[in-house]
Parts: sequence; C-alpha cells; structure tokens
Amino acid sequence: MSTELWLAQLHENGYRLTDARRAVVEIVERSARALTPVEVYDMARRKYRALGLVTVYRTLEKLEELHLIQRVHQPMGCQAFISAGEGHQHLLLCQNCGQVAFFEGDDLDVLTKSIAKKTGYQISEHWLQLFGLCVNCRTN
Amino acid sequence: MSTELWLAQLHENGYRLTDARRAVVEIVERSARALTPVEVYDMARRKYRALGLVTVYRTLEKLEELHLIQRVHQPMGCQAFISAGEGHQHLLLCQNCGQVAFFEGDDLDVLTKSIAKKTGYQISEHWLQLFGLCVNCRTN
DNA sequence: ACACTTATTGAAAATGATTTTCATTAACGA
DNA sequence: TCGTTAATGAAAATCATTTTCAATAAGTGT
Repeated sequence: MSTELWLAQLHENGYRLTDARRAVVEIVERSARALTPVEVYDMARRKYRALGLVTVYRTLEKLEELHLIQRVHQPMGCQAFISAGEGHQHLLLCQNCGQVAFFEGDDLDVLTKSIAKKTGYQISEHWLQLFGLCVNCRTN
Repeated sequence: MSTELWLAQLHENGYRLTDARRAVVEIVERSARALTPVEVYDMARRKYRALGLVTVYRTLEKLEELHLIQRVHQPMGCQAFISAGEGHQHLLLCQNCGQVAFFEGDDLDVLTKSIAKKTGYQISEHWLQLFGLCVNCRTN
C-alpha cells in the first residue's frame, strides 16, 4: 500500500520512477526486519532481475535522505536499514528473528535533564534501542 | 596510571606484553574521545614507530574481549572505540569535539517494563546514548 | 644468562563493503 | 514523439578489515 506513497515521495522530490527503484522500495517498505544492501539486492532481484547492487545503494541513500528509512545499529553490524516510523520513534529488535517493533519513548526528558545538570552537557539528541525476543520467538 | 592495569589484565589472560601492545593501550586508555583503528595507529606510532595497523586491530579485539574498551556507535560511523566505563554505563558524546562522558541510567527499568507489556517482547538489553555539547564546546 | 616453545609481529595478499567512473538507456516534461 | 538529462549497470577504484606467512621476541623453565 504505502509502497505507492514512498514512490510518490520520491517523485515529488524530483526523482524519476524506475523499475529498479520500484523493486527496491517494494522490498524495503514491506520488510518487518532490517535489511542490508545485499539482502535488498537479492530479494529485489526476484522482482527485477536486471537490478544492480549499485542502484540499491543509491536508492537506499535517497530513501534515507527523505527519512523513509533509517539505519539500524546492532552489535553485529550497522549496515542494515528499516522503514522509519513516523515522528520520533525508538526501535525494539528481536534478537532471534530480527523483527523490529517501534515505540515512543519521550519519557526520557526527565533522565536527559538530570544528566544535563550532572555533566554540564547541553543535550540535543538521544538514541535508545531495546533488544529482546518478540512474542513469536519467546514462545517457540 | 590505569594503563598498567590494562596491561596486567592482558597478561593475566595469557597475552604477552609487547611494545606494540603497550603503545596501543597507552593511547586508547588515555583518550577522552572514541578513536578509530587508524587514529590509534597514527597516534601510537609516535610511541612505537614499527607498529603495524594489523596489530592495532588485533589488540583492540583483545581489549574489547576483556571489556576494557567498547565500540561507539555514531551517525557517521561505528568503527571507533573508547575505554569502557565500569559496570553498566551509557555514553554522552560531544558532537563538536567528540569528548565522551559516562553516566548510569538504570532508571530505564520503568520504561522497559512498560514497553515490554505493550509490545509483548521479552526485553533483555538496552542501548542508550546521548548527544550534545560538552561544557567547553558549549561556551566557545 | 640461555635455550626453547609458541604467541606475536608486520608486510603483503585477500576479502568485503561501498563509491566512483563512464558509456548506455530510459523517464518524463515540452 | 522528441530532447534533455537523471538513472542505470558493469567495471574499476577505494576504504576497512581479515587472513596468510615467515621472521621475531616474550616468557617459562633451565
């Protein structure tokens, strides 16, 4: 569904709509887990065989620029991307299947202010990420 | 000071003490900001010219294994390391000079439990990192 | 102090990820 | 339909990291 929205976003920002981009967008937008460029490449090539890995990199770059996707930092590596939530969201990752859930965590203001006072830093951003097991992986 | 402790830790764990390792440890242990392997290499080579970049990688690997250093994740890249704090600590990074401050943030239990309830996830770990300006950079 | 075992080293090569270059193709506004 | 120019994929270039390997030196036992 929202694949169309992403394509529209690209178009509105002066980018052309190509089969390569359609394939990449479709894969990334629908994925519940973070995907690396190569994973996107492998999956998207099932839709559009002529796709090149370079184009995957370039498309991900543009999607990130438009805040449609975001990079996911993990202990094993930081090259994976996931569809970005709306507004300021944090990630919760399943350590077993990679499934990503979003949550809002603006309760951090209190903590942030306390740290600012203690350290003298002027705090402007925060990163919060939780790890665990999703409902499925927890029961199996 | 604590450079000696790190070297002792290495020794206790069966690793030999070499000039290469001494140089790397000295640089990393004393740094207030996260350093990339190449930065460590450049700086440590002023102490020990024959040092090889490969040895830097290998030494960082061992220091991380002993939890003496930890990898720092940043928007620009995730290949830098900083001396690890004691116990469970979070990082606060100065976006201007890179200076790192540590803080404890175990006030997260409440948030964590609330998210666990909402999402059904069983949460086992969290990452929290703050960004801002340190006292120095704030005033200049 | 000496010799011996074996971890450690640096250089070079190999690998892996990402970016650049470039000639060809195709999107899309006129 | 045409023309401009962004987008493409292949290959080469770059950058970070790991592996291989022969030479060296740490540290244990003498």
